[in-house]
Amino acid sequence: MLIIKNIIDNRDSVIRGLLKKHFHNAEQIIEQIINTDIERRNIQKELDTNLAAQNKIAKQIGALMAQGKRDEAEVAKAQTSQYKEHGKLLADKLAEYENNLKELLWQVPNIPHDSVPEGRTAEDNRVERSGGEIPTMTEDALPHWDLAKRYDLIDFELGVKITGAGFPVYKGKGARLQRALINFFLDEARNAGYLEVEPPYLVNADSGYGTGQLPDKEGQMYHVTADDLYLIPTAEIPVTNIFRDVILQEKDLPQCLTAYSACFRREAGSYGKDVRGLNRLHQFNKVEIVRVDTPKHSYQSLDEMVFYVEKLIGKLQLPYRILRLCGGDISFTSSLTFDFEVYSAAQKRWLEVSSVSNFESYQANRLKCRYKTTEGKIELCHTLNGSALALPRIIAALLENNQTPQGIKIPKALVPYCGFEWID
RNA sequence: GGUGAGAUGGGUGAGUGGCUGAAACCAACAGUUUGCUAAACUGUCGUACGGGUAACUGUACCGGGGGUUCGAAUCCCCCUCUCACCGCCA
Repeated sequence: MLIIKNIIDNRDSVIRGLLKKHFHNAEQIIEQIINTDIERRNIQKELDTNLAAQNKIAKQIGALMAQGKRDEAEVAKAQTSQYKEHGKLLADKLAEYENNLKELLWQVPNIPHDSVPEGRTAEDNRVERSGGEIPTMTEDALPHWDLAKRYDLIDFELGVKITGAGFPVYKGKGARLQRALINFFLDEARNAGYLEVEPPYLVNADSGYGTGQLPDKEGQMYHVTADDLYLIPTAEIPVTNIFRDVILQEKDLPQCLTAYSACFRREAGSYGKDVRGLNRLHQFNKVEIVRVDTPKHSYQSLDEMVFYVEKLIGKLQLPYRILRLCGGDISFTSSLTFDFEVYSAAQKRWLEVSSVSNFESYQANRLKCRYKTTEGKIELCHTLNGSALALPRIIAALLENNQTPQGIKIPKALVPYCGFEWID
């Protein structure tokens, strides 16, 4: 969430930022937050004074008792009841205002970075740059779901029997390709300086709030009600929450982590060609990269992550483009996001395979992820993450773009990981 | 799942009602000494929210929540977690 002090100090630019994100009633809710905070401070002042008085009397009683002046102590005791009653009232009121403030702050999304383009929908995202070559396909080029069937790589119907739609079963070279990609991505990340971690796939509510999936996207996560845990929709949650309630040293930043995980998404409300084949699944594999950095350095970190993902896609020889998301399309918690799309030649459409974001201090403020500067001051960190990469759409594009009459050609970089050059 | 023991600052760990926001030690940081390293010595060393230009100062926090009391790390209740043993088990 936003830092209350920043809202007060930069009221107008905050409102402008929220409007760019198409957040309704921006001015109204910011007013409400500022007023609630003023009230909160007044109540706290009054309560602190009240408690200080109580503490003083309690100390006097202790001293009197020690001197054996019981009668005087009794007189002092009688004084306290008025303070206590009023104090209780104030404490309740303070808790109420703090709660109100917290709930208001939770509703407010992150402020977009200045470089985020104006716009409402995905149409308004700006293409930063693109790379790779879009292959020319023959008319009979098959979409990946047909290729998966022809070469017996993925069984969608079997997944339906075992679980339901969106839970495919990978088989043979399909399964091996998947495992190869995971290892390839993890090795690449490690070579780029990311520490590999293997996180839990279920997280508690605190973690969900920490990174902002709760309460905003509650309906998108599978909730294990018996134990009140959530299946992770991305490794971002467990990995970023490593830094919840942590104070790092400035010299230890940036922290760079990578993790493979299965990801689970309910995807309620999706339908049509978007969900065909591997395009949108309830369970899929992803390798994530996460960074925690200083505010001063976080945008350089973001650039490094974008550059890293770009190189990674390049090694797979897939045509791609990088989008700078517009105000209306950027996520609730993000300040600046670059989406990566690869071109899937038989479907003739761009598929999102990565999203790289700087959350600035928005997550860190919820997480209480801070660092001690070399001068000894404590500041909020900036958190960043990106997919590197999400597997299913990569597989879709690999299958479609590399199909030949002889079979599907595996890109060079992957051959050592797969152990085969062709799917035929 | 059962039984028992625990949960205190970066770490170890003292503390059973007022002198404890918290001993001591270790680590860390700064300094003195030193040809260098080491050692020794001195000092600093939790977080949050308030007030104050500042020096400074108020309040809260000893796993979480509630209670008793003028006063709680300390007593009571509930919860969570950790450890040990048993049971079950990849």
